[in-house]
Amino acid sequence: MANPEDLFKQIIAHAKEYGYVFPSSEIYDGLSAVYDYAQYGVELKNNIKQYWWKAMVQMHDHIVGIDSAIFMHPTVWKASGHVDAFNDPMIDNKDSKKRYRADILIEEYIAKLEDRINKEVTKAKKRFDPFDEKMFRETNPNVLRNQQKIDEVTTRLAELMNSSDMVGLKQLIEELEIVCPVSGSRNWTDVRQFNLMFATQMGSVSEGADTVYLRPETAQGIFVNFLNVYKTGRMKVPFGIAQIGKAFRNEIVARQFIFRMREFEQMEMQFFVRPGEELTWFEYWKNERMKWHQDLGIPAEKFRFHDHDKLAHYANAATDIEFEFPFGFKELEGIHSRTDFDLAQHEKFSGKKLRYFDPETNESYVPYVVETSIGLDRMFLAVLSYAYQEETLPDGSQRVVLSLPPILAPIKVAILPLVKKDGLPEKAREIQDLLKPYMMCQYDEKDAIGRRYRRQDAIGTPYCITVDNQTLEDQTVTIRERDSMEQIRVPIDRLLQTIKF
RNA sequence: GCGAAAGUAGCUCAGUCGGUAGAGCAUUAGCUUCCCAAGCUAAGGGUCGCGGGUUCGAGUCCCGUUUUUCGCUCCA
Repeated sequence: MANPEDLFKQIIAHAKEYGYVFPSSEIYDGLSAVYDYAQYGVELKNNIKQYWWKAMVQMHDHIVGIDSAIFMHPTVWKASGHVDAFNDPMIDNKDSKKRYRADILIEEYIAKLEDRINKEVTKAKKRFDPFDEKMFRETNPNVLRNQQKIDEVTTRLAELMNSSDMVGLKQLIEELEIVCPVSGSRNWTDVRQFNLMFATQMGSVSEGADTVYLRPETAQGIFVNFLNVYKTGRMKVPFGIAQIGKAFRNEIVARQFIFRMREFEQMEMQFFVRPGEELTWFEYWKNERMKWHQDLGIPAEKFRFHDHDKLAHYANAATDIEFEFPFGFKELEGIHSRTDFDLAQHEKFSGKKLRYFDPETNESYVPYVVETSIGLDRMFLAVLSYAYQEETLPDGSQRVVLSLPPILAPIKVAILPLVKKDGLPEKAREIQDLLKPYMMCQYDEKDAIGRRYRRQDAIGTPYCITVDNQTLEDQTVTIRERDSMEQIRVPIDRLLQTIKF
């Protein structure tokens, strides 16, 4: 078997060759880390969405869906913390090629000065007895000098960060003669700000036009609609709001095919619960979501939980469902207990009460939120890379087969006349017309039957219906199953009951 | 963003010393074929990633650039 790196390349090549994923704007040399879903890719993607939507919305009485706009009021992103959190000033050392956050380099410098003071104090402790530490700190010239420096640098850093003064940060780093911890050199690039949100202008006149952002996550569209959905949907806590939609992040490095793209699609559900019950629901959704993945028939050992040790400022529990991609276990879905952070922030910034009146407890409160958030493109890649198989058959011949879960397969059934004569094509077309309203069908009469089977294997079609001479006599056809390559003969009028996906 | 490698037909690749591009598969049309690709015939498809330079002449040498993969970095 090929090594993982080659396997991944083959999957990417297969995705392009068989019409699943194309590089964007390919005739213009492509656009970095942007991809288009092709004729089969879009079917697979839509099927994943449907499978998710059905599991989350249709199968849960207390979950409803929405589809909020990509553009949102700019204040949404101040409330959510994205405007601040996505504005890290970065600086590169030209010798070591290492990248650092400029503010952290300066903070580390401050920490060194503090170390120096502490050493001074420790030394003095040994020398004097009795030792008045407060007095020592207030009078020792070395300590005073360092403390003064700390205060000065801290103040300047705060000012520079507040005014987003990138030139000033660079100056400060040069002034303090901060060296790269790796190369030891002071050969720095300019400080640059990487805003992970894409910005654009709204309004026809640029004068006074507001900057709007392409949303970096879909969740906020749910939070700002919390009140509307709760009121108009007559929802009772606990309840959830689900959404599928595009999000955009201007990643510094976007790579690994469709795993990390600047434009991507999320399937999210925010579940609103009574405060204090969030961790119970967190466990519930962990299990539900893992079950959803495994219900597709993908083996359990391809998945694992990865609990976060370091929690984001808004979360009190968080875990990832990781999938074993060809390049290793990576995050596929996140389940976060987000507390009341988001709704509380939106209360603060909007001035509107985002509260739920609980008739059982006679209380009004800001609900806590448990989020499940899965990357649609990652799910696509997970399914595709799991399904891709190179097989050597008993007769020694090779085939490439996409063992997609039938429910997700782009084409459910191919209808093939065994030969292109004797009225078989006409009969096959009849069958196609019969099945077309119920599933994606494909008709193929070109080349030998074996080759047509292989073609369908390569795009992952689970069933091939073959029309032969016997069909004309007794109205039966054969159904050939993709993975086992086994055939059964069934009457045409029982096809719809027999083909299950 | 830095470093490394690569980019020739839809795919996999060849292309000698610098002399105006080739194979197999795939595609399309036809023939043959009653069940697991690679029988027959024919056709279509390439400004050799893009731009510049050297040269009488560049797929080939030089410079820049772009895309992809890998490593570093980043990932609320």
